[in-house]
Parts: sequence; C-alpha cells; structure tokens
Amino acid sequence: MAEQPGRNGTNGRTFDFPRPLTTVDVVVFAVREDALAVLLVQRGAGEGEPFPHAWALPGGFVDIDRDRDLEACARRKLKDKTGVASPYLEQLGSWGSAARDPRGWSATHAYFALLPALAAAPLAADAQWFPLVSGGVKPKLAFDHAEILDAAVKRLRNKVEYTSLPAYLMPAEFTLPDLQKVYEIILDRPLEKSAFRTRMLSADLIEPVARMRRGPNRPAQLYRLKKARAPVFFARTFNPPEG
Amino acid sequence: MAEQPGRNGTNGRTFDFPRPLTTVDVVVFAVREDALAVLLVQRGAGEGEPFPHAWALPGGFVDIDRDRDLEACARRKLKDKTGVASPYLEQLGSWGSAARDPRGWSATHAYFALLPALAAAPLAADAQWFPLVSGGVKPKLAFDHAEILDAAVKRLRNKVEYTSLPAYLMPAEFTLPDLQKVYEIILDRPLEKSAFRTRMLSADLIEPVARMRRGPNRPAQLYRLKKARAPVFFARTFNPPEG
DNA sequence: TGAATAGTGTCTGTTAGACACTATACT
DNA sequence: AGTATAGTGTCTAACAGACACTATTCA
Repeated sequence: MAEQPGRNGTNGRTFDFPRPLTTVDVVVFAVREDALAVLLVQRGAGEGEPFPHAWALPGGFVDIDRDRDLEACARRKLKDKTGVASPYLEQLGSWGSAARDPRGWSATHAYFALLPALAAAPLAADAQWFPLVSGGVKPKLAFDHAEILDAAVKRLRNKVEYTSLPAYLMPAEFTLPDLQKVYEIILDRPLEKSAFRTRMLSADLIEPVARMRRGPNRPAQLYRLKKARAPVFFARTFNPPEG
Repeated sequence: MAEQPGRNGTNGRTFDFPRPLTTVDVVVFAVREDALAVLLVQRGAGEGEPFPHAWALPGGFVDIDRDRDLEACARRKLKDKTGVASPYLEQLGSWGSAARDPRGWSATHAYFALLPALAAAPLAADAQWFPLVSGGVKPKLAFDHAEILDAAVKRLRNKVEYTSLPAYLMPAEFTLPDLQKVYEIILDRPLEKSAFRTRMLSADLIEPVARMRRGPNRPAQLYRLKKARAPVFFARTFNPPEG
C-alpha cells in the first residue's frame, strides 16, 4: 500500500501525495404518488461553487473530525436533509476520476437508502423529491450524479427481483396488495398476485397485526415487518428471464 | 456537495477541507492446487511505514497524475504485481474511517479480480499466493485487509451460486468437469453433474473446440469461453437454501 | 344486488435434485 | 476384461405463471 515513491523529494517512503477530494453522496429513494422518487438538493451559487443552482444528490465532503467512518458520514448527510434515519442504507460503489469535479481529482463514496413513504415530511429547504421517469430524473444533475443515480436505480430494480427490499419503502403497517403495488412500481410490470402472496408469506418477513384496512370493498389484512428484519433473499427471480 | 462550512476561517464556501488519504486495494483470486488462493504483498519496513513486514492486499495510493480514474488505478496495481491484466475486475466496496490507517483518516476503494490459474506466472518479488483456509488466510493482514478479504470471499461465494464467474478462473480451454470442479472448490460442496451441465450448456457461455482432453479414461470435450462474454446470471441459485 | 378488491385453489411448465445408466478411453 | 471418468436419461419435487374461482365489504 505504500511501495510507491514519494513525490516531495523526500526519502521515497513518504505518504505525502497530493490527495484527491473525498466525498460521500446518498441516493435516497421513496415511493410517492405511485412512483419511485429520489431526493435531490439544489446547489448553492457561492464563489468557486461548481454547478451553481444545479440539482445534485445529497452529499458532501467527508469531515474527518465529525465522521468516524464513511457510513456515519452518509447517515449524517441523510439526517441533515430528511430529518430522519433510514431503515435501509447500503453502499452502492465509488466513483473517482480526474474529470468528475472541476475542483480537481475527486472520489465519492455513494450509498443508497430507502425511506418509507410517510417519512418524507421535514425536508431541508434546499431538498426536494423528484419522480423517476423512465429510469432518470428531469433536471440535469451536477457532477456525474446522473450516472450514480442510474447505477442506483439499476441496482434497486435488480435486487427487487429476488429480495424483500421494498419492505423498507412501506409504512409501519401495510397490506399485501400495498406491498405488491410497490414491487410493481419499481419493476414497472405487473406481478402475479398468487405467486407474490405465497412468496411473501412464506418468507418469515412480515406478521399480521390485529387490524384490517377497510375500504369500499373486501377489507385487507394489515401486516408489519418483523422486528429488525434483515432483507430476505429469495432463491429465484420473479419472472425467470427469457423463458 | 459543498454546502458544508469551510474549515479555514474563509468565507464558508471553500472546499479546502483536510483530505483523507485515498487508496485502492485489489483482492486477486485464482484457483491453485485445488484451492481458492489470494494474492498478497509483503509490506516494506521503511521509516514511517505502518505494519512493517506484514502481508497486505496489493494496492496503494491513488496517483492523481497517472491514474485517470479508480478503475485504472486498480488495473495498474494489478499489472504491477502480476504482470497480467485480469479478465474480470469488479468493484467490491469502499472502507474509510479514522482508525484503519495509523497515518490518519483514510479511505480505500477495494476491487476484486479473477485470474486464470496459469496466468499466475510472473509475480512481483514481494508478492505471493496464499490458499484460503476456511474463508481466511494464514498470516495476519495489515490494516483492515482481513475484513476486506472476508467481504470479497463472501461476495465471490454468493455470486458463484447464480453466475458464471468461475469461467474467468479457467484457462483458455477447459472441460465441463474442470469447470464444475472450480465451482465446487469455491462453494465447498459437491454439485450435481447433470444439473450443472444442463445449466452451463444452455447458457450461451461456452463453445466446444475441436479437441478432447485425453486421459486414462473416456476423453472429455474441451470448451472455451465465447468471445468477450459478460458474466451470465442464472435465474436460480444452485441449491435453493433451506428447502 | 352489484361493484370492487382480497384472498384461494387448480392446472401446467420448467428446472433442479437424485441417481441410474450408457459411452469411451487407457491399462 | 476391468477401471475410471464423461456424458445422458428418467423420475420426482418444488415452485412460478396463468387464471378461474370464492369471500367480504360498501354503496
């Protein structure tokens, strides 16, 4: 890790390299108004600010005094913008290059988070939800954030095929048709009700509560996530690809 | 990304934060002598070098003049230590904290690479292959590299259940029993020959060459990877967990 | 009673798992 | 001929896909 020569005319063992900028960005997803939505932040326009007024993923520099590690930094950024903690936070990957930030060589550690729909209340003033239309978002994003968002959406879509991740997008109590709806919104295709129910009910993921959702039709059983439930991985995807 | 206050008593918009150290580490896998093996590098003992003489993952500081981006940096480290390019390189994740490097707050971008067995020829002088025994490696590793290695092994094992990744560990020509053996080595359990063959042959992954492997028994058809074949994802895992 | 949605049951197709069976080389 | 490994076929279990059918509420 340190066999490279130094760069300051010292003894060849120094670690005093020019250091890339280090940031953390978070892709925060929620389902709002029957669409998958992502949280964006509008950038300021101060002196030296790249991409003034552009929309960007919430994030920013690692603060080596406040942030014990990268994940703590991601949780801090998330909390700053939404006021809440996420029930699901996963590392997405890192993007680093000479070109992605006009201020110099920079590397960002990207995370993705899932928020229950209702938790979308106390947003920061500069933050806003944007629905995803055909995999992207309307405004042109700062830096390489469009690429990061694209990777996050792909990862989410892919994982939804064989995991219980959408459960983290649900409110505290929800019905099976509610959950199926969220799966369908993310995958953008209908699923078979019967197979869906069988899969979810046999997964030791949710438990019924003593209430029903009532409406102008047959009431539906309400469920909640089992306590501290880690995501479930199913052995098959939903629609085996290319029959 | 830059709405944080500055830290130098300037106008609150500077980006002149103290910067973490930025490194890249690569977990290089190969199958050697019927075992999964990982490439390690012995650290030097110069002044100020942390973990002198300890074994570590190949890697080191990002060189902002030579490395266009993180992946290029990983490829460079790999080439330096093995003399070859890897047919498969995937980002594994990043690890960053105040504690992982005694020289200060540091973040590493970890990659994992798969090498064909025979390509393990021209190693750097300080590099060596170590077989994995029960998921780990014998020597105590520098930094948090044991944790990174553990994550890489878990990721590999998991992906082998439903992808064609082991194909990248094979020499140019191989038989189906050869390939099955590599799957079994990584998964550490036997697989059904019939199901294995059906899966591989229906995957549009390999093609027969006009030769057979001869031995003291029935000859076996030799195959090669189809050109520029991306990894194949199967719709099911091998042994559906917990029937 | 009808509309609407919740929830179940039945049939079929695909494929993994188990394992027996055949094939083809060398000694 | 015997041994060893390559490769195929057959049967079964599990489960997703399709879709019909029943259940329960409100208007």
